[in-house]
Amino acid sequence: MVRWEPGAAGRLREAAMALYAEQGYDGTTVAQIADRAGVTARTFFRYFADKREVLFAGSEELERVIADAVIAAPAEAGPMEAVAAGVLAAGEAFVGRRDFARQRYAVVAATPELREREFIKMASLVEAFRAALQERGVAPGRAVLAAETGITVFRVAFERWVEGAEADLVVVIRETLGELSELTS
Amino acid sequence: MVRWEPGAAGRLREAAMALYAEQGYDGTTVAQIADRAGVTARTFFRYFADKREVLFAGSEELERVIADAVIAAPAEAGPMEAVAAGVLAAGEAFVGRRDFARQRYAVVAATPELREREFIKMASLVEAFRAALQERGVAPGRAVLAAETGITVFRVAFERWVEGAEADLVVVIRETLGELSELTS
DNA sequence: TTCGGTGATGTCATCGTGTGACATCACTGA
DNA sequence: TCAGTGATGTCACACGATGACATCACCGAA
Repeated sequence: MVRWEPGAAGRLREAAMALYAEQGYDGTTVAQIADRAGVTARTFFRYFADKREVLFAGSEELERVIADAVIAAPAEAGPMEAVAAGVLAAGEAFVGRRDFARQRYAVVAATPELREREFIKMASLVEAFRAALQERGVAPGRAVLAAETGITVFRVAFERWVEGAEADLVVVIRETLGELSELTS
Repeated sequence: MVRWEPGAAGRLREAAMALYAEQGYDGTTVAQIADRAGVTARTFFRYFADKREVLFAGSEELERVIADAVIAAPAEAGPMEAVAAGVLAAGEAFVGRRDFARQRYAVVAATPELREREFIKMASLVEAFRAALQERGVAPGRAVLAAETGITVFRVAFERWVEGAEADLVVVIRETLGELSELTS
């Protein structure tokens, strides 16, 4: 007889998503999430630093994707081309996951506390972006601006993708990049 | 004899800033802030929704400043000129307040929870920006992108100003705007 | 002057979040 | 067989946040 079912982290994630969607974030307690996952509240906090993090754990993966793409961009590419490469690579990570992204987006958008966490995760993406750009030799100040701009494009495109009809995030990102260069020219 | 000293909100703000700087945000309890301000913890929560908000209350003012400037921009100005007008107006609101801005920036930057709140305040600025741009007749999608870009410039410029030698935020904003148009051209 | 209303504050009780300390128990390898 | 390991449970507790109710200086009307 097993003492506990494996995969507690995954069960907690699913339970949290479901409960946040059903009852709202504020209306859900950690104890409820833990119950549904078949563990105690104490165990919840062993896997996730706080009640928000259960929806955001794993976002470091995206940092890696972006950094890799930026570094792998052709040597002759300018800063903005490298940024585009990073943003597009991030977009590719969401292929076939629009339904999931929509559900998650709805939950996050409905709760200021979750939006806050989302923003700080984006700041981590900016940092990964910036470091990768500097590794390419982009000057520090310029790298910050380029990284911030890249993530801004990603956020705008992501929102359009989730709310719009186009199924491919990469397409929306391309449109948004084009629109930005029009806007600032 | 007065039952209580007036200006509780201001005293709470000052006490919080001082304690967060001295002991860190996590190391400070609401009870300590309230004590120093000469009130009870319950009163703290009557003025501020939570322990973070005490550093951020009043940021609606900046929303107004931005919106007014965007709307007041010349009718013939394009979206990006209107954005520039908004960002520059926001910059002017900080004339002569660099020392204060630096201290506050240091406190916020040191604590993830406070950075989260800062980000969501920036999102409010984006929203104010967007609404003002749409009022000028900028198309919705374009307005979102322009507003996001404007606040990105503001954030980057603000950080450079706080960390750098240039005393005038407006100058730094002008530089940053120029750099952005170079970058995306 | 008196008296009822008002508003800022205090007091008390309570719930939820988050964490440290320690106990438990299946599993593993020597 | 047995000591160690790791995931979990149990317990206690501090702090954040909120609702309900009490208090009391002040102000205006009768």
